[in-house]
Amino acid sequence: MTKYEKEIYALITRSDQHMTAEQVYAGVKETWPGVSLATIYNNLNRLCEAGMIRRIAMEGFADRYDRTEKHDHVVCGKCGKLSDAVFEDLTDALKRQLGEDFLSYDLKVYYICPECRMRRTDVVIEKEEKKERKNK
Amino acid sequence: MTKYEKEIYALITRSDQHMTAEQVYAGVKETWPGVSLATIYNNLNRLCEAGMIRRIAMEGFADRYDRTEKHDHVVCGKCGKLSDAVFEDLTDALKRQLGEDFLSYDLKVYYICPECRMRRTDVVIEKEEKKERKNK
DNA sequence: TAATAATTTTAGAATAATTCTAAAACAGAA
DNA sequence: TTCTGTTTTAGAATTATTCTAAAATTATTA
Repeated sequence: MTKYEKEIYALITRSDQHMTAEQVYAGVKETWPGVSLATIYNNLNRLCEAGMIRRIAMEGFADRYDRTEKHDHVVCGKCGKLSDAVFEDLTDALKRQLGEDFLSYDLKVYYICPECRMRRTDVVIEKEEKKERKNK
Repeated sequence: MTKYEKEIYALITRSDQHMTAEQVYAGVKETWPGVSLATIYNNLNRLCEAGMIRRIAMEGFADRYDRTEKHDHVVCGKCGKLSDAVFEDLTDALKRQLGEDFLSYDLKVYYICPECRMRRTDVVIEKEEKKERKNK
């Protein structure tokens, strides 16, 4: 394991955020200010291929990198925020239904996060106000 | 519903492929050769927002668009090929575990597709041969 | 129907994320 | 050492997608 692999792996597994390549870049720069962004991508790709970390693709956002330890995610359909969640393990059920072994599975539950749920009313009100203003 | 919305919606729901924006573009051009790619994106976005179609983000590939009718996916971890699959519905179980309602969920099972499973041996052999050649 | 407003389309520029390239630096083995 | 393979680097290139502002189209109102 190279020094960058070690550092990046540590960063990603330590933090329970889901870091983008840019965030990893920022993190690594604190220790090695001269590191290049291409190196970050190289290492992220190598770690993914080695199965040490896991890439999460999200519609409309840059890819995120996550520890591989089994867990699921909830995603806000409004703001896109991604959070960890642990649901019942589906491995056996899926294996049975698929009729064969598989590598892994990815379960995302889309919901409206608490913050957006709060904000929601405001947004509606704002829209109404806009309409009213126009109708005058 | 505008003519493009109608056409794009039909294209996506009719085909059981998971089309990229480019593929949709190619499809729409058969009927309206003059259509612009920006229009494809505008319409895809509008259809997604309206909940008529569903966007699938895949690591390393352009977004794909799919019908919303409930179904799951299996994804080849080697070649990335995405196919439909229907697993037992998780709505109730997830609702119970989450303790609240949610919008939808997305379940992807990663495996090695039959084609790649076949190819796999070849690849290994190729690699071995390469090594041998080098060692001479 | 004419006038106005709102929505959609368009071409191309702009942006963002990621990969590619080819040279230089580095690490390990013989 | 020397050789070989791997990693890093900077910047160019690529890809997917969004943005922009004007033109075209569609819907609404008077």
